[in-house]
Amino acid sequence: MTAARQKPATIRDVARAAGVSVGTVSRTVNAPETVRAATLERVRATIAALGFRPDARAQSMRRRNTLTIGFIINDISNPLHAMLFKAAEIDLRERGYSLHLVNTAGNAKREAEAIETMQHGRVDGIIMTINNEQDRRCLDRLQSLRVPSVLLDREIKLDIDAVFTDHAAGMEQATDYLIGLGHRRIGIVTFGPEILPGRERIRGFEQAFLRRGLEVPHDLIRGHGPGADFGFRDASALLQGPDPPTALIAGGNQLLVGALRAIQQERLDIPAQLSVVTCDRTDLSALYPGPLAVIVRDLDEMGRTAAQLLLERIAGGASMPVRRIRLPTTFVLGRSCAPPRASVATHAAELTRLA
Amino acid sequence: MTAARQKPATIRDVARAAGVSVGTVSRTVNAPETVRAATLERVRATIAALGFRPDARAQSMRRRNTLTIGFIINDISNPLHAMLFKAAEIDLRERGYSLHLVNTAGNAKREAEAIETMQHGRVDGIIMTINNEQDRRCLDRLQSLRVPSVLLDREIKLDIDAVFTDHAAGMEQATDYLIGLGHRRIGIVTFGPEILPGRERIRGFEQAFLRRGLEVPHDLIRGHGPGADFGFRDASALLQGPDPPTALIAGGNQLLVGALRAIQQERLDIPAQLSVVTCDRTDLSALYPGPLAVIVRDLDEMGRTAAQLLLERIAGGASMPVRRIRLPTTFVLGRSCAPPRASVATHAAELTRLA
DNA sequence: TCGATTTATGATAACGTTTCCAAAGATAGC
DNA sequence: GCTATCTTTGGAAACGTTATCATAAATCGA
Repeated sequence: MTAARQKPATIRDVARAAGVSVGTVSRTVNAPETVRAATLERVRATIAALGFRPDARAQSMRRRNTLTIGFIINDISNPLHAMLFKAAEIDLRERGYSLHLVNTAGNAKREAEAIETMQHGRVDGIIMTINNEQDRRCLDRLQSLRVPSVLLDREIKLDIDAVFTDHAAGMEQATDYLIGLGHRRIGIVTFGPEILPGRERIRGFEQAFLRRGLEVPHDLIRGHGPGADFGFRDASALLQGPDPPTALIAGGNQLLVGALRAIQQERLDIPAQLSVVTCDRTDLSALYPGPLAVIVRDLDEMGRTAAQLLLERIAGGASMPVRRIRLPTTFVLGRSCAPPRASVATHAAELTRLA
Repeated sequence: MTAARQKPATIRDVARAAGVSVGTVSRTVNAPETVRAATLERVRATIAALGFRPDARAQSMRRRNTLTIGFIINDISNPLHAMLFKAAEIDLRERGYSLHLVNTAGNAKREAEAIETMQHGRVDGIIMTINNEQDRRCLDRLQSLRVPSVLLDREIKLDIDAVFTDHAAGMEQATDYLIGLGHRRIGIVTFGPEILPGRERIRGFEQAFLRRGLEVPHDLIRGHGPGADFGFRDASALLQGPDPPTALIAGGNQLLVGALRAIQQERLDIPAQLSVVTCDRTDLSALYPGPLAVIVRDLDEMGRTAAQLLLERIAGGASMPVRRIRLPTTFVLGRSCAPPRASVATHAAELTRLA
């Protein structure tokens, strides 16, 4: 850093030094089989000597691509989101792409800006999770999208490829399991209905009750944004309510953090006093206070699928039909679920009454 | 996606449609004060009508910059790393930059490749955490760096700006606290000595003993890479040893995950049977089994500082002196530390013997 | 060895901007 | 109304590549 950085050699410098035309240098790099062996060697030597590497800007300009993919995400410090990024990156790098990452913090303005900036010669495609599906700015940008794109876990009434999780089915399975254990007062804290995972999880939750002909405990459904604070507030409210739940589902890994804080505060023992189910594996769900029951999705596959869809779209062009891929979940039992005490009590009471 | 995307309007299209020269359109966008009001209005209307936006590639090529910063990191799904990214991104975006993210997984080849690819017209600067300081490929690339760069938490014998944490001081403080509680058998699992945080943490750990004139428990120091598995293996080994530690320091947040798994397996109660100190706040350290004592660093400040250094370097050029900024840590007491049982027992035994 | 073919190379025009310079237009002073 | 000055514009040359096309060189068959 003390020495002044000399400016990089251009293709013209190489051509001059090797005594060939720029075209030959270009071919040496991009189509060596069309260059005579002797020339090839000489030019390659010169390239090495001058430390020449083609300028990416000039290349993209001429080739009309950028070898860059935009990745727009809500919160990269959420390890689940990061997993998606990593999975997509591996596949995309293999094909020569680098990734541009924008962290929007769920902010509609930033989302709109990110889409906007990426439009004009910055990326060849976009993988994104848009949190403000109904925000005009975002929608407008999406509508006039000039770049192949894939939506992650979002469903927008526009012709955009998407890959998402079958949150509803996963949630229904978990809820049904709790019902099977005897729980009726089951609470859920999850995202708001304005984003797909929130909507779907609540739908799956309700479905489980309906299919069994039971009444849905509407008073125990809380759907406000992601974030640990929502989790804490909503879980606290539920646990302190007049008729508190005997089981709690945290539909979101940050919500789990808040929910566990609330459970800790109420000094409830898992699973003796409260059964807990969570979505997505995290360090916390694996360890506290022992593995929790969890609705697992394969984020690696999701990231890879998104990359795949995008690559196909880039290759196939706009005329290809829109694809929407739905990935399944698995329910993994931990040590956080048990039959409800209350139900045992009630059951005993009923028996007594009958006797 | 059903309709074919029409190709974007160029500055020439706008010029033709507005009946002016391309120069005037360019000035309308970049230096409106030099354009007559009437012309300005007409050109702006045309720009809006055609949906023109300058092509980023052509701009960068002409302006000789990219408004892009490269961010090379070990593991973006580590929330601490992600925090650095987010902090840096906020400051950089304000100045018009977007970020290119490469996740290297600590792989030397990928690190070298990432640095290499970013060299030629892809980014205006790089913020990076290089894990293979001594790998020739990486060093070579770093040595011939053509782009302003800042190292995060790494110290390389090259003239590169850097910002790092005073890991040694933080660790010394925490270790000293445990010693003060009466612990002598203190174990530590952290990174290897080949990366700065590993070296420094071990140094601080030893320092704490030395300053008190105590012998360093060398047999309880474990420094192998990051990653939960190392944490589990090393912590297990320590806890199952012939003379196990009464306190354990996890020097790395992923190491903590593994260490806690080991502690859970040994059925040790925190802090009754084992005191625990960890580095960096995470969801896990905050909740399990109650807040853990933690050596905290301000990652937000670190990310911001890196961005600041980089911006100054980009503006100031290579002739500016190299800066190395060291940030302090804070030790936050949780509920995971207590005097050692053994020491009480030993103490009692000694008293008995004396009597 | 000579034309017919194939292969390798050079010259040049893009790609879409910005920026310089000169020319044209507007404005002001008298 | 005319020159001198200041603004506003147009034209054209970069920026560093790739790709097309024509030409030059090498190869081949007879």
